[in-house]
Amino acid sequence: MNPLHDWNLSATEAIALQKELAPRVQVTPLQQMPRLIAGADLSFDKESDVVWAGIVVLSFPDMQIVEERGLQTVAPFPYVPGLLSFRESPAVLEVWEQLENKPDVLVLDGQGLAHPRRFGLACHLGLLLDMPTYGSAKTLFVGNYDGLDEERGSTADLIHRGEVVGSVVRTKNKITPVYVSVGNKMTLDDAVKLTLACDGGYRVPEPTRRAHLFVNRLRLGEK
DNA sequence: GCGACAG
DNA sequence: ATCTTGTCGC
Repeated sequence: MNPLHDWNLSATEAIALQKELAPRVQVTPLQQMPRLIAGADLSFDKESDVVWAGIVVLSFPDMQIVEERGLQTVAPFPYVPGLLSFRESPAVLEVWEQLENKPDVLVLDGQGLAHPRRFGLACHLGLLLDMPTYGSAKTLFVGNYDGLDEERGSTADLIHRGEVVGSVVRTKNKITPVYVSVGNKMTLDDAVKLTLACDGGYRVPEPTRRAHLFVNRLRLGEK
């Protein structure tokens, strides 16, 4: 009913909006451990802007599926590095509205503060939904790190332009780490702890892993 | 100017 | 992201 902004923007306007909204991100301690945590993701059509968006809500820390909701829609923005949220957020918000069990924390497949303008997908959705969010990306976008041990649970600060923008987290022994950063309303420590707590035995944390499987299932079945 | 570049 | 089977290794 009261959107923070509309979505029909040019790339230039989108960048200006990120700079304008970035200061509103809240890096404050998570008030309570979540009872429900959700993962959101999108699956794309090979040759069009048709996308399948989905959110999977899980109980915490049990990691049992409580609800799966998804839909097919059209992405209003192309993929441009640094502007991913303008392509994915609208679809995620559509699904969010249909959710019967609103989670306490939302996990996104992408960056939060580990972004060139400190405003990745997790920050954008965290502000729009005004709730705790964080991003767990599969590949590095900005920043550098060193000294990450091989054992599950090991972490290393992700540093970009002199700032700690995230944490590189080893979720499985000797397996490529994931890049975790705050989206909104939590600290980096909270994000790292949640990432390790959402363990399903895979590299990717359970919420986004389930969401990924779900939307892929939707696309392959409905197409 | 050149190279890099979440999903 | 998507296109795609088997295969090496724990």
